[in-house]
Amino acid sequence: MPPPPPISNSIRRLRFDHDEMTQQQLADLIGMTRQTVAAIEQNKYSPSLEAAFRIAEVFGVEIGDVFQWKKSGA
Amino acid sequence: MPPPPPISNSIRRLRFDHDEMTQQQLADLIGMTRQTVAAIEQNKYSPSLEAAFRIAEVFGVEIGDVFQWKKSGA
DNA sequence: TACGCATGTTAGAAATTCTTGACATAACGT
DNA sequence: ACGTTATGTCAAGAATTTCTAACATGCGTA
Repeated sequence: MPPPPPISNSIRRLRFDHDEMTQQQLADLIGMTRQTVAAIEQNKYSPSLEAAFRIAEVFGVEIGDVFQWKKSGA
Repeated sequence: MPPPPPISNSIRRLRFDHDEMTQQQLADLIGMTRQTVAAIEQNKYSPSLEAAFRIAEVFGVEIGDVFQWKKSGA
């Protein structure tokens, strides 16, 4: 199991705000599997940049509105 | 060799605009190797979301200002 | 109860990103 | 000519993301 990435996300809320879109529906829209959407949503790992672009597009927002990055250093 | 990703970037220009920062300097700032920076800059592959966040932060811009995504569909 | 649906979770394999280490070229200054 | 710096490139492998294929829970409802 890899350590959780230092990136959190707002996918669950965004799905909810978009007519309670299911993980499956989101997965279909971005060409991913339901399991991968679930894993990303729960921060098991962070998506590829391409996947991040597609997700942001589905919700009509910027990548920064979907994913929040906690910068580590000082 | 994987197919080139549908994402282009402005890293070269951003480096130039930031006092002609070298690939090595950028690599050091984001904790990557020079070869990886070169490969990303030339669109050999697109970076991870985490790497994209770090690169954007170095230049003080949004991810969308560094990477441009050509959406495929209709 | 039984069914369907949304979600969580796992294991293994496949695909992609990233590193290390090396060698090559061009440009520059001495 | 020589050394240094910046960049391009390659191969092999490590690390990470994604897929497939299951099985499990809880919820709503007929």
